[in-house]
Parts: sequence; C-alpha cells; structure tokens
Amino acid sequence: MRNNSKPELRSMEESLPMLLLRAREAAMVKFRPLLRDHGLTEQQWRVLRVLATGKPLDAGELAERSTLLGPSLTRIIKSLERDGLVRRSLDPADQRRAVIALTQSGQDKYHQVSPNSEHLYQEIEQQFGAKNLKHLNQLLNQLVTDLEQGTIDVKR
Amino acid sequence: MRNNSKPELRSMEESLPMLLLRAREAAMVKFRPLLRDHGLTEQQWRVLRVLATGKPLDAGELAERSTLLGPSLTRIIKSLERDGLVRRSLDPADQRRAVIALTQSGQDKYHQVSPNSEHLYQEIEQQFGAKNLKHLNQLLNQLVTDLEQGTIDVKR
DNA sequence: TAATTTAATTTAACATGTTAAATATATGCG
DNA sequence: CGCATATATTTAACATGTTAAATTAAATTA
Repeated sequence: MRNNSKPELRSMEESLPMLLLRAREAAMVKFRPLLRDHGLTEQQWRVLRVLATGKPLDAGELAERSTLLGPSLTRIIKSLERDGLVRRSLDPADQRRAVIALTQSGQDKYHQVSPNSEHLYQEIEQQFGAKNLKHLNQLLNQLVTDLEQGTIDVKR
Repeated sequence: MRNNSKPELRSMEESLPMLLLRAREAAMVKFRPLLRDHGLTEQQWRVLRVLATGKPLDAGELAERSTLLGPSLTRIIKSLERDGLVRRSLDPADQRRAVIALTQSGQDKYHQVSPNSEHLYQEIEQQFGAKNLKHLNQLLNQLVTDLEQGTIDVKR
C-alpha cells in the first residue's frame, strides 16, 4: 500500500466524523503495540480498565462506560472469561442481569499494562501540549453534550 | 439495554481515544439514518465522496483519502461495483494498480445524498457553534500532525 | 536478462460494529 | 393470580477493522 509520507496539507473542508476518525487513529497507533504485547485487543483493554477502576458492573453499565454495543460486549466478555480475566454471574436480584467482575488475574493484567499506558499518554501530552490537550478534551466533551441534546430518546 | 439518560458528568480523566470515539459516535448518529435511507454504509459513502470530489484514483490513494485499510477497501469496492456505483480497471502503465472510478449511477447517488449530508452538517454547526467547530477542527488537525511527527516510517 | 527485491493489491482469519430478531426474566394491571 | 408489556442480554447476519500471508507485477541488480 502506498505511503509516500507527504505532509498532505489537510483541508479544513474535511468532515468532522472523518477528522475524529483520523485523530483517534493517530492516537491509537501509539497504544496498539503495547496492547498487542499483552495479548489484549483495544476493546478488551477498555473493558478491563472500566472494571479495574470501579466495581463489578452489569452488562448494560459496562457497555455504556466502555463505549461498546451489547453484541460486541457479549463476545468480548466471552473471550475475557475464556482467558480467565473476568468472571460472569447472574444478579440474584434480577436474573436478567449479568454481572461482570475482574478476576485476580484480570487485576494483575491491569496493573501490568496500566503504567505503560499512562506513559504513552504522557507522551501524547508532550507532543501535543498539555494546554492543547486540555482544550481538546473540553471541546470534545462539549460536542458530545451539545449533540446529544435533542437526540436523547426520553421515554416519558 | 439500559439507557437511563443520566447527564453522566464526564470526567476529564477519560482517555483521549475514548473521547474521540464518543465524539465521533455522537456525530455519526445524525448521519446514519440518511445513509441507511440511501442503502449506503458509512464507508461506502466515504469512498463515493472522495471519488465524487476528485478524479479516479488507484486503491492506495483512495484508501488513504477515505481513511480505510486496504482489505476493507477491497471489500467495499467489490460491493460498490456490484451495485453499479463504481468501475474498476487496471492502470495500463502499472498492472499492479487498480484504478477506481465513479459510474454515472455513482455520481447520481452522490448528488442525491450530498445536499442532505450538507444540511446535517450545518445542523451540527448550529448545535455546537461555528466558532467551536472551527476551533475543534484546528485542534484535531494539529493533533494528527503532532502525533505523526516521529512516527512516520521514513525508509531511507 | 535471470534472479532478487520491492511494491500494490487481495486473501485469509479472527475480532468488532451494527441492526434486527430471539430469549428469558421482571413488572404492571385487570 | 395470569396475561400483556417492558427490560436485559444474547443470537444471528452481514459489513468493517486489523494483522499476516499470498499473489502478481514492477524495479533492481548481479
């Protein structure tokens, strides 16, 4: 595949979704090797992180917080369970709900990967500038908020 | 799947890739129904747009400009060709290269979808604010540029 | 020019994205 | 209580993402 590395003076006309995609891709490039070395996919790592920084969650909450759709989560949990990183059980108070928790092995994995991930994140902060990063964060959060207004299906 | 629509005060601690993903998702929500109505996937539309706003391209260029990987593009071209929207031929000067061009039907499709897409884009601009949008664009472009520095595999 | 290396694309294999339908359990109500 | 409806998750089906390997043509070089 061609890659002649031209600066490619990116036009401002590019659509926002496209730009967000490119930006995300540029960031992920730094993280993939790390995850790969630890035998994790990007999405598996998202799930581990959410669980590691909180308590066990039901599938719905977990999907929301890790930005995954139900069907994807189902498969990911299956693989994480196969690899012994999470445990699945049914909420005794509501048998429809599946509660997912980290195993000890899952916690260990998290603590193996997390410092490296942090380091890469700081690398991004250095390359892009802390002020820019903060500002970008703010704008992205606002974008999400603004766009979700009037699109939330409030069931009354 | 649960959706209790809490404001979810998003913490600044969220990772950048995650935020970019959420932001993109929030934007795409507006476009999907349109594309769906026209029988196009998001990626097919990206390819159509790139071709419609320029000349025929070889697969490598097309992949780069539509932010797709080769294998994905191969399949997408196949589907677009099946639907009569693009035409594939071999570059006579280099038989390795596949040249992809819009058919008349492909151009028609583009002109059917494009105005609606533009309209939705302006809706985003209104909800988010023109100034914010411009600023976000600028920051995203800079992020991509900054991150690609030192990551470009320059083969010397 | 034949053998080697490089380049463009496709194929293969597996994971995820996306929407709709199926399942199973809770809840509400007559 | 018994049934209709709502909710949580999973299945199913098809498209794309991702990496590695295969294929084919071009460029290099001995």
